[in-house]
Amino acid sequence: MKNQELAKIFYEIADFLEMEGVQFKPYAYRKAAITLETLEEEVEEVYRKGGPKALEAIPGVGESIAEKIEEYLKTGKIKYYQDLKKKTPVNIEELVRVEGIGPKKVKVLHQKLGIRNLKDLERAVKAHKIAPLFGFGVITEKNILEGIEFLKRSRGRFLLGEILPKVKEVYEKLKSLKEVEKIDLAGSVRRMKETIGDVDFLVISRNPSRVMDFFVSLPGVVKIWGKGLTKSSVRTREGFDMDIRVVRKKSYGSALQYFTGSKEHNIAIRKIAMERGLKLSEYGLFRGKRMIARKTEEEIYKALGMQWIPPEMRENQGEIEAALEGKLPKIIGFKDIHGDLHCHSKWDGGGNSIEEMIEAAQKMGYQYLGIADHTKFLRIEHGLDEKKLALQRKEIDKINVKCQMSNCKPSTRAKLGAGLVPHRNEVSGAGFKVLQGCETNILNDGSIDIKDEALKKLDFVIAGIHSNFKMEKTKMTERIIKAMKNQNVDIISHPTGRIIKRRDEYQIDFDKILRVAKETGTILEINSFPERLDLNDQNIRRAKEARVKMIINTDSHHKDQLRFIEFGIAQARRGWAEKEDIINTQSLERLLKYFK
DNA sequence: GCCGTTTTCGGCCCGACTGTTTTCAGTCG
Repeated sequence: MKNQELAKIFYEIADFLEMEGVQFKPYAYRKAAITLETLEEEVEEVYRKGGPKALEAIPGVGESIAEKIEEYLKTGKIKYYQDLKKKTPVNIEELVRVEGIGPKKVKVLHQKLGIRNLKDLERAVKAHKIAPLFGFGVITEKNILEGIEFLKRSRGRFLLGEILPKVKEVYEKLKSLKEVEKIDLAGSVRRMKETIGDVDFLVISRNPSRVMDFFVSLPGVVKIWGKGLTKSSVRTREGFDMDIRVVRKKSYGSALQYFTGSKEHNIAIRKIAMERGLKLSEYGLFRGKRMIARKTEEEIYKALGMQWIPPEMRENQGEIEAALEGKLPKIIGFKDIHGDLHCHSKWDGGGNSIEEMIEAAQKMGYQYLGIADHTKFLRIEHGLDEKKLALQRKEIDKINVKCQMSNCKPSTRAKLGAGLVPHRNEVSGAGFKVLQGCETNILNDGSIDIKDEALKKLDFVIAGIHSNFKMEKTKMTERIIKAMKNQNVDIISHPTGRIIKRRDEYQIDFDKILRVAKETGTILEINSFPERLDLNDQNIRRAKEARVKMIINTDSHHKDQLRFIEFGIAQARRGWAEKEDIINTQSLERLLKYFK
């Protein structure tokens, strides 16, 4: 997990340098941070194998940053970073999370008012000390207050995507312990909620004391809240808490059901048990003193007269009624997904070439991949213009010919069959296909920033809002509707624009958007990026009910981000989406029919 | 500070929007 720690430090260094008005360096540090964040290999491992030279081979890492990584691995500190913090002792990472506040404003706030953290800032805002400052004003003061309120609402919760890698690491370590007979994740992590309060592990063990010793001494544990034989609780360096519970084998199912939640789901389930003269607790399902079920979750749900409910659906949002009637939807799973249509390449400044993205997609077992680079409005993302799109078309056509040829060779196919495409391409010998799309920008008036003639030549077109998020509701709705009515626009990316914990959805009439999406056959995206997950679970259900088609995409800017699909799928499951609701569960031929 | 089918040095980090300093700096994607 050194990768994440270093990334965080480099992001902060970038902010500090920006505060000082340093040019270009912040960009370099951020670039390095992004690569480290998504690097598959542990940076420690890279260093162990090849020393500083190997570090420098990481894109975005040169001599100087490699030295800093080395210093951190050896000493756990980076002097350069500590000096920066000493010079301006502010919690910059916390402060810039407030919308409208950047490094420059932090500097002024610190110099003039001695503000060091969010608490100081809140106090100053409430005392109206901000507005009179040079460069600030009444509106800014109000915006800052709103920004703080928003942050507070989401405080104490972590992005699932942020903590899942660490959680999986701990899970594997516990699992490998010989004293651990069985282990499961419970709580909101098992339900794959987009944000997580704390992490719960459930374990069967004959030697709880040994398990607990191991748990509280895991690397990265900074505080032990409590340690006993049935429950222990710790805080990690990343700031979230982890609980572990050792339960008896015979009541494992009821314990797992109980600790998975949600609370609302459990209350409703217990009520049903009560109505039938039963009692459900973490120790089992009882009639009087007689135990009826407790070993597995399936057993318990069955004894209550209902289908087993996938954890993602356990929110008391109608799933219990459906399960009682035996009418739970068959929600989608990873094996249903055949491709990802929102991927960026080096053409727009993404991390990998089209070929590298394909290779990664094939490893995921996909049949097709859509390259959808940004278009010209987004200059900083090196957006492509009509000319570049035409050039890219040529490259993609060439790659497709190559793909077809290599896939026809028996040796290659045998190799693919041997493991790379494990569970689904058996349907046909059809080769892997790359589709050319693009992610265009919906301008203020709802028009698209690329000419229609150029769009027509693409396999599909994504359109999204990347500017002017604070439009008034009817205007914003009209803006998106106009884009959906464009004959070339197939998909609307991240339709509500929210960034979890940072930015609310933009103001739109979602029902109206759904109606027009249905009319025009426009597909709404479920963006898998951990901070987006947009559409969210609720909106996915609304879209499903409106019979609007959706697509689960990753928006990958790097090949390692293709695995974010896990989060998009989880969100779709939480939104009850079935195979027929999601178009990238279809074969290539059928997929193409959904496009205008 | 990084990088090279545009270069081992000189580019990179643009453009819209917002709010305020009323001519432009800071923020955001």
